[in-house]
Amino acid sequence: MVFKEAKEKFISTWGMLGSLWGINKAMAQIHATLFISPEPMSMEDIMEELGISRGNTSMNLRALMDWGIVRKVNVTGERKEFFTSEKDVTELSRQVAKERSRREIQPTVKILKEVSNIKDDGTKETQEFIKQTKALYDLADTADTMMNKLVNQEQNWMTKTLVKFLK
Amino acid sequence: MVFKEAKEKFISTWGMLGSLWGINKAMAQIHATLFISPEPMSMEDIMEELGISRGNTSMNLRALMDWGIVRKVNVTGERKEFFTSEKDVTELSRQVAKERSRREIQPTVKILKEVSNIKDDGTKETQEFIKQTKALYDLADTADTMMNKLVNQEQNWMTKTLVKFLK
DNA sequence: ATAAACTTTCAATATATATTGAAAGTTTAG
DNA sequence: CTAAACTTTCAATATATATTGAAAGTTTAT
Repeated sequence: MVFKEAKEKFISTWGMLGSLWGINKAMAQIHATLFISPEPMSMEDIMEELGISRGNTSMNLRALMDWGIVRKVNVTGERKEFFTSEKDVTELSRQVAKERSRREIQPTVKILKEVSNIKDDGTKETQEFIKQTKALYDLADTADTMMNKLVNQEQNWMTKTLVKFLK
Repeated sequence: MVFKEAKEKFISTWGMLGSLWGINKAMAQIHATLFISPEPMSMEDIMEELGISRGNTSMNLRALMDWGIVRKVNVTGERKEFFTSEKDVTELSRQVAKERSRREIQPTVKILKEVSNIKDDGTKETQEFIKQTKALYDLADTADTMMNKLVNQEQNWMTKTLVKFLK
């Protein structure tokens, strides 16, 4: 496999993967393109590279900036805007984990807490509902807390927790 | 909030969440319904509860069984099939993690490995491509390995790893 | 101030995905 | 064997989501 082929395969794979994770195809492909580009790219560059419209590019670049994984850079002597992506995979995964927690997990946890707090009227339906939604709440809340500790660069948290656990 | 209201909220939230995770709405809602039902349910029961068609119910029940989180049960004296979901949240999350690894992460890891192995022709585009896709490969592969260890009930793995790490 | 260079917005449209429902298929009871 | 009870399949259709492109908006240079 040669560069051009590998690049196309990478970009299209990343695009497919994105849609499995609530990120649309164009957004994921723009990210992939910037991620492997040694230089910042303009909107024109990206449109041309991926064969997508100006509007689409504009909207998805903004979404990527909202996710905190793409930013504008100034290129001296150029009027147009250039874009570059977070290049460090550790930082990238931190950012993605942080945003997913904020956008999806936390709102879910909140609703699970809310619905699991209904009054027990003694029927088996209500009792099962409370039991099961409480269990989900505990799971989601624990998972979210752990993820956030890891994400917030508290590199020692896991070590500390384990020392405590092993004592 | 009362039972009926809480139940609707839970089912619709679970449905929305599902679509963010590559599971369609009906599939997630059927799962939610079974997850909180104290008794196994028939296809009729589910169709009625969620107001969806027979075909939709049939296809999504099969998908849930493929995911290993719903199974058929026999109810004595009944001809039709009844369904029940995995009730234990730990087992549920194990199963989901296992399937996501198999369906999404492993195929991605394979492609990352493949594309990052192209020959270095010395251009800066190729060099950046190799560097970045290799970094993603390492990240994805490590994450997948860790997840699978946790998932395979190797409860001691983390402890062992950490003891080694702390020595 | 204004015109060129560039970016954003959003209604229209295209594309992808989910759902229906009726026909075909399967299983079971008698 | 066969008819009733039940389940699955899949072409047609509906719904949701993404994309376009041109008009409106913004910024910059002079």
